[in-house]
Amino acid sequence: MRRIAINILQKISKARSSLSKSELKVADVVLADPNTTIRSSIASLARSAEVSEPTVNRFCRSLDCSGFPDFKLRVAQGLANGTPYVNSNVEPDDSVQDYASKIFEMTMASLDDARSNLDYQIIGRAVDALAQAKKIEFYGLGASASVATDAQHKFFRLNTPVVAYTDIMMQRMSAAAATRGDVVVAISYTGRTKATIEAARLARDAGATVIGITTPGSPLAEHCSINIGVETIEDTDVYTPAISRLVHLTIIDVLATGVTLRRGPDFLDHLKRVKDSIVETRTIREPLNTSLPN
Amino acid sequence: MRRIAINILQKISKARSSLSKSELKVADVVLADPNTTIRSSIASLARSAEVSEPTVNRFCRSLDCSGFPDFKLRVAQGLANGTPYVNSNVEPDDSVQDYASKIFEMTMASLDDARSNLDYQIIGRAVDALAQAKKIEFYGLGASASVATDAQHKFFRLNTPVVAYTDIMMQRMSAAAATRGDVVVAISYTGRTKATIEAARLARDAGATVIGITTPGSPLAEHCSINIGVETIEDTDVYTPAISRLVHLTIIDVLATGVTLRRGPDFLDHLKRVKDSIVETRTIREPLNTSLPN
DNA sequence: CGGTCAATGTAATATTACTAGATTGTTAAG
DNA sequence: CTTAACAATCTAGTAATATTACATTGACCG
Repeated sequence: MRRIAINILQKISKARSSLSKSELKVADVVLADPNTTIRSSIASLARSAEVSEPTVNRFCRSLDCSGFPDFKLRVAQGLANGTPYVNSNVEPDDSVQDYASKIFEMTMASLDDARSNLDYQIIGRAVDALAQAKKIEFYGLGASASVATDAQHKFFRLNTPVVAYTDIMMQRMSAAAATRGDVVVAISYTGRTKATIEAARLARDAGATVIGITTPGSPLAEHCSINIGVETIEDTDVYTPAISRLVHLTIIDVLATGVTLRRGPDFLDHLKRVKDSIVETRTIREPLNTSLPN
Repeated sequence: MRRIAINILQKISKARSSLSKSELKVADVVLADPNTTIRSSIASLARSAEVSEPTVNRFCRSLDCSGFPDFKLRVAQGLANGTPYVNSNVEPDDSVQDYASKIFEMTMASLDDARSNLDYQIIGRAVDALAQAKKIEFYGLGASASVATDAQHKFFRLNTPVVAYTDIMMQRMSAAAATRGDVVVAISYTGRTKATIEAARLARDAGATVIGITTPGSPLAEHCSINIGVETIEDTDVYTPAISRLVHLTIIDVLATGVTLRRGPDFLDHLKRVKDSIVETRTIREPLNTSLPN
């Protein structure tokens, strides 16, 4: 289990107790409006906090910054994702705005974290396998069931037989019947769901290539030919939702895109036809594949 | 249709053609190593680019920055999300690393965009309705089917009867049979899928509260009692996957969290029981609800 | 060939951040 | 209640950095 990188604003609020009276004034001004802070000079920040300039400077140093400009830079980076939520856990008395922002922020942080820890070589191998598959199957249970369903929907366009199984029996039956050239993608948050592990083992024994999207080092990961590891970020508290499935979905997007690219430019015609086929289900006929927005 | 905020580094590379010879030198130095740029003074950047300081300053101004410090700030923000992908569309000859990073980045950008455009008051009303519902139903077709399924899974823990319907017939039948106090959540990317609109209308006529998660101003939005608007970011190119479903899922997380908070602290016991119930399906028994990681 | 304008550089100035030393406030011993 | 000792904070001066105004260069066109 890993922690995601902490934001300087979180650091400030954690450090609050160890700050002196004047430094606290600075901290509060910064936390109250970081967006203004990053555009002010040390002089104007000192004025807002009603302290002297050197105090502001000392405050920055106490946060391991080399000085005020460095501090501004770090705040700016912490702010990049938009509003700064200092305490990112959802608290019982949060307002709608509070918890909504926190959830969005945690989701973005998880994606960022996953992105920087992905093994692209493994992704490449997974794409290779999927691109050559005779048949693709996605297995997922519980929260991962909807990920599997979504994957089916995405891969459907790729002109390879694809199906998602979200119940144990179908997974086992299909896994046992797999043959060389088939690819099974087993999706699990923990990697410890017995049924999924068992299905992966069966599929592999039957000769299929098994791609895992799960926690590295987990039992499921060990039964896969290729495992796309996604470190689980801890369930820090009761209210914060499990976010890993969004990371899984994004990985599905990456895989589907990878396979599409392998298909080459001629394949775009096929994609266009699939897309056009649903136009009839809409209320107002939309322009067919105009690439320019209006 | 809106565009998501553009990264300054993308802006630089787009502006390259309209830059003068010396400004181009600056642009190249910045793009080559933005991480160094944000920590340098205007003097050292000028030296690296072999131009004079005012040229650097003019370069910054031509990018709508108020000056060099402002420019550094923006680069820092653009960099905060990780690797600076100058062109965020997936291109046919992208490497795995390239398209994977781009997809993650676009996903994060969409979430950020959605977050800053959410109407929290409407979210609050939706949470109110859901918290008081006698029964909750999620409707989704196509790509939104898996969102509906996921929502069912999340709301299941909340002790209110909940179900997801992902086929037209069941949606219609259930919608027609709805009564006052029931809440129907209709999920659609475009808001123009006839079947979903029709189901929403039926449910509303039958007295249910209909919450939409769809494009504002769309036909579906108009048939909803409450619509949580999610602006669609255009499908900029063929290879880039449709990302809106991730935004929808995150909104589901927000709604579920909101309802949980309404239930109050006593409800946590219930959540614990639901969570513990799945322990038996795992290979290795995990510690029951230890909140401290090891 | 000379005038005009855009691009760039030089040098002076303004702004901003940092440092050293002075001052104030706070604590605890006498 | 006083005062030594120390920490916290400020004042004022200095260094670093960015910006401006103006000068120079070079390219283009009559």
